[in-house]
This record gives sequence, structure tokens and C-alpha cells, in this order.
Amino acid sequence: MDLLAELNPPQRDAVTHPGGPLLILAGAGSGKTRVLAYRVAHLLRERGVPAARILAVTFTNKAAKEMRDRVDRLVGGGITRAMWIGTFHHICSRILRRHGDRVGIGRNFVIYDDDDQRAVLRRCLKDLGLDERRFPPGVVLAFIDKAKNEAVDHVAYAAQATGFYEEVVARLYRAYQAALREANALAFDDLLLSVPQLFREAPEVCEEYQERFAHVLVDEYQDTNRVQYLIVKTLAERHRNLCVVGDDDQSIYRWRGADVRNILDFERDYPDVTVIKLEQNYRSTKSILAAASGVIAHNPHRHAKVLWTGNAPGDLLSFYEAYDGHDEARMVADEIARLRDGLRYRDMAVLYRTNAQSRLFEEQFLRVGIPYTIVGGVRFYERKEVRDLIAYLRLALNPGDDASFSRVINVPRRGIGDVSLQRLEAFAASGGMGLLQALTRPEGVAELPKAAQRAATDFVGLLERLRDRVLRVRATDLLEAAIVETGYQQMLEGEGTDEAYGRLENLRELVTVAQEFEHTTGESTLEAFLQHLALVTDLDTWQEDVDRATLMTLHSAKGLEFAVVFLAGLEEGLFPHARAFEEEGGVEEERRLCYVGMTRAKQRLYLSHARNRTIFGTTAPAIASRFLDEIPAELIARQQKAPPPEAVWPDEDREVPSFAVGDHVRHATFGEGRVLEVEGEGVRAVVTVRFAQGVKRLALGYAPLQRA
DNA sequence: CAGTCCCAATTTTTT
DNA sequence: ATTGGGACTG
Repeated sequence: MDLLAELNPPQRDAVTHPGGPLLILAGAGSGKTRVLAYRVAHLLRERGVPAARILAVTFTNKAAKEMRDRVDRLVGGGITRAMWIGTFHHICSRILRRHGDRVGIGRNFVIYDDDDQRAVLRRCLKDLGLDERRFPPGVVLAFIDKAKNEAVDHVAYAAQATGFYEEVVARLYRAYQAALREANALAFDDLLLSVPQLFREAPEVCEEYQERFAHVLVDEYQDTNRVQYLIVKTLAERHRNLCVVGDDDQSIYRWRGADVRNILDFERDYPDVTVIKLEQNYRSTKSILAAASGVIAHNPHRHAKVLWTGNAPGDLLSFYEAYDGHDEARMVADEIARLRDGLRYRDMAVLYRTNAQSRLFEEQFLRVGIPYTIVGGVRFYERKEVRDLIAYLRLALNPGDDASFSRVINVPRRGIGDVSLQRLEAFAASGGMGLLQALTRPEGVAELPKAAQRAATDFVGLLERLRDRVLRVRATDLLEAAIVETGYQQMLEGEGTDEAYGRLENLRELVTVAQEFEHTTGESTLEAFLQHLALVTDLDTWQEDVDRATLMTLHSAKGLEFAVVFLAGLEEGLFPHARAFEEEGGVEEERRLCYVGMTRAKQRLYLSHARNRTIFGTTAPAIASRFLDEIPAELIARQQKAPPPEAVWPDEDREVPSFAVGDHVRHATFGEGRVLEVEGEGVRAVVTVRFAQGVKRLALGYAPLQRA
């Protein structure tokens, strides 16, 4: 197959560029993913670059997987197995597993997520005798993360800290890093920060990687932060074959430390750079592209770039001014149900600014019966039971993991409560031990009740039994064993509630995830699986092939496309978000986010806002987003106004008859029937009724149902 | 020590 | 509006 036949001239130039620094400015929908995959294929096939000598960095695991699949399809033979493709975090984690010992990071290090980090920091606050109210863990962590993203370690931070608050943060930063080191744990951002450290302290390791990676490719370069910039720069230094792809108009992660300057200043960093612009959009209709361009044109300081498309003009954009959030969601649900004639659910997505907005859509989708998936929000891996089980396994693998220890020592309840735990902590600290280690000598803990001592011995035994199998047994088997042996299953079965069984289901799901992981990667060790878990996201497990409508935030939608997109909640304060007003450049970033959202749509774009928005349980009038005004008016189909509220949503205070199972009822259309099931209460109740013509589930808020 | 109740904070966005 | 954490009680 001729790789180049399907490419336009600039795409072709990008793919065949011989070497040296290459900046590809790729507008939305200009086929950049394709160009990257083709370029890798070209390097492998035409230029004979060994797969093992190519490094490709993507923004999400999903993108990594797609690139791998795509290149394999182009070149064949699973050639990408030897290639390094992954997110920055993945790549760095891999490097640290191999060479982390050079900077004092043990091979079995665990990766701490937000929750774990918070727990560690709280511990530090306590140890330093600081008040959590004055120094909320979340706020302090934000300071620390920000520093880490800017490649500032605790030493450098202490040196530049000014003012009382920052000096306290500096002390906390130091204690925090020490605690992490003690537990052989890395905070998420440490994965990145530790690599430049490693490269500094072990130059021969650095050189090894520099020599190895003949070609370095980076996707979504506009969203790299300072550390990532440093890593890329270092890795590509030897061969200078650095190809970065990005779009400054789609930089939406500044809050995470992303620095658009990385892309804007690329030409300054590499004066001999070749710049290629991809300006033809293959994704959207002319209307959609023009509307998005109209919005983004309001931003200053952009790389000059004019997107165009040869696609059809398409429909005008729809705009709906809803009465409130419920009404907005109702419109979307009804519209999706209507569009279902001709389109699949999976071709449609609802995008919103904040996760909290998802619930309204969920309600309405349930009402209309639209299958959906929500990406983000309460993530599977953040569910309590899942985290608990993982904590057991992490602790088995890494006995020094105090955060995991504290998490599970009393789950299920073992009679070792806060008081005992505090005494244990004191004992551990006095002996310089980890908590689990301290627990092996329960007699050393002051005033530990007899029952607690016995529980301690049992717990230590349990962990030893798990630990004993860690290296011998597959992760899946170990998980199954842990569910039972920890007593977790018994505890949940004992509760007997639907919720408890749901949690048990989630644990089984985790076993399935491990099975799939083993199946796709061939890795069966617990260590590999835990690392995988720490780095996967909701988006990565998002199933495109299932026919469901997608609900997600605008941020999650980056890099995706849908035939139909609903962009909801276009209100001042929500989108652009109120927080954006406080920061210099905040509104510009929101505008880019809007641009990203709009350009996800291929055929149809729906915009909506609510006149009344409920936040924190209080409803306030909302003003249409400025972004709506920035779209050329002639591209928007005249708005439909919301009907009066009574017609669209049942009044929450309305009197609704209540029914019990077995009641005889009458429905205007279905006649008489008998109630089989009642879920919820009041206007929100859903009753299942057997009528002569069949069983129906009805929402009491809508259904004209009376006592017979 | 565990269960219950009450209050506060949450809602920006995520690898 | 929901949820988690902290205080209080049994």
C-alpha cells in the first residue's frame, strides 16, 4: 500500500520530513492523528528505523492505543510492540521502573493518586503540628503540584519561597516528599519530576535513552507543561529528530501546568525547525467550522492559521434557550430520540463544562430510554470498594505503603479504630517503622486492647498470606482471593443491601479488568496490573463500539469526534466558568475550550443554555454565554424558546398519589392495571404496572395514573 | 469502638 | 442537593 496516496500535500510533507526538528501546527480535524501514525509507519517502513528506537508520546492512553493499532495496520506484524508509545506518565513510569533505583526509588514503587496524596499530607500536617483549617490539604497540594509541574522540587521551592505561607508550604513539601519516599510511593506528578532528576544524577542513564530514541514524536504539544518540555528536550537532544504536533487554539490544560509557550516558542528553541501547517479540516461542515472559527477569532496571540474545509455547508447550528437545566436536558434527550432515526446513539455526544451537569442529562435519558455512558465523574477506580481492594494488594506488594495500610486496617471492621491507630502511629514513628511493620509487634503498642491485639495478628497474617503469593500468582487470582480472604465479600453480603451487592459487582468487575489486562498485554503480574490501574482513566475504558450516547466534559472530549454534538450550559459563570474571570487569560482558555467542543461535531451542532440554573441547590437566573454572541448570527437557526415551565417538568411540589405494590390503578391510555413495583417517591417515583396490554414502567411525575 | 446525626463544603477542567 | 467528615452518644 502506498502510504502517501491518501494524504494532502502538507500532510505528505509532514510524514516524509527527513529529520531534524519538525513543528506541525494541526488545526482541529486536520488529520493530525493520521499524520502521526503515517509518519511513524513511514519511519519504520521507508527509512528502516527500528521500532525500538521510536518514542511516541500521546495525551491519553486511548490515543496511545489508537496509534499503536493504526501503525500496526499500516505496517503489519505487530511491529509496534517494541515501540515506546504512551502518555508522559506511562513513559516516565517505565523509565523509573528500570532506573529509579539510581534516585532512590524502589522497583516496586506505588503511585499515589489524589486521595492517597491527601492522606499523606494530612499526616504531615499533624506531624508538624499545623492546623488543617489554616492549611487545607487540598490547597497545599495545589501549591505542591503547581511547583512540580514547573519542575520545582522541594529544595528549589524552599529556596524561592517568600512569605509565611509559602515557607510553611515549603516545610510541608519537604515532609511530604520524605513521607512518600518512606512509603516507597510516588505522587502522580513525581512520575514526571523524577525523570529529569534521574537524568541529572545518572548521566549515563540519560545518555542511554538519548542514544536509543532516534525519533521522538509528541502529540498535543500545546498541552505539555514545563517538566514534560524538559523531558522531551533532553530525550531528543542527541538525534534532534523531534516532531511535535499541536494546535495552540486547543490548549486547555493551563490549570494543570500546561504552557502554551512550549508550542508558541518552539521556533525559538529550534531555529532550524521546519514548520508545517495543516489547515484543511476534514471533519466538520462549513457551518460548524465557520462558527467555531468565529469564536476563536476573539482570542489574541494566536499562531496565524486559517482553517478551511471542502465539506458541505451542512445545517445551521441549532440553539435552544431552555427554561432551566431540566428543560435543557429534556430537549437534548428528545432530540437524541428523534435523531435516532438515521443515526446511532454512539454518533451523539453531550458536552458540558462541569461533571455536575451530567446528572440532569442522566435523568432525562432514563426517562426517554436512551442508552448512555458517562465518561468521568465518579470513576470506577475511585469507588471506595475498588480502592480498598487495591490498597490491600498494594500493601501486599509494598509493606511500607502506610497510606494503604491506614485505608484498610479497619475495613472490614476489626476493632482497630482511630485510637488504636494513633497509638500504632506513635509506636511506628518512635521505632522508625512502617505501620504494618509496627503491627507485627502489637505488644509494643501502648494500651492496645486484647481484642485489637488479636485482630492485629490476624491482619498481619492475612497480609503475609497475600504477600506470599504476590510473586507466584497471577493478578486475577490474587484479586479473587483477596475479595474473600480480606473478609470484604462477607462484609458486603452481610449488609445485604442492593448497594452492597453493587459494590461486590464492582469488585468482580475489577477482576474482569485484570483478566482483560492480562489478555491484551500478556502481563499477569500484580505489579504490572497495579501500575496500569494507577494510570488508566475513565476515557481509556470508554467503549466506542457500544451503541450508546456519550456524556462527558469538554476536556474529556479533546481529540474525539461525533456526528452530532450538544454543547450545553452556555451561560456566563458556567461556561465561561466563573473561576476563569479571576485569572489572567482565563476567559481565553475557556474560549479555546469552547472551540474544542464545537469542532468535535461533524454534521450537527446544538447549542443550549438555561435561563435559570441551579447550583448548590439554589436557583439563579443565568445570562447567555458571551461565546454565543461570538458566533456569526447567520450561522444559527433561530432559537426556539422554552415553553412555560409547567409543561416541561412536573412541579416538584405537585401532589402525586402514592402507590404501593398490589394497588389497582387506572391510566388514561392503558386502562386498569396492578402495581408490581415502586421505586422512589413523590413526583420522582417510578412505578411498574401490569396492564392488560403488558407491563409498563411509568414516571409518576408525568404519567396520568390514578387509583382505580 | 461503632453508629448516628449534623454541618460544611462542594462544582471547573484530569494525566 | 448531595456527600463526606467530624462530633457526640451508647
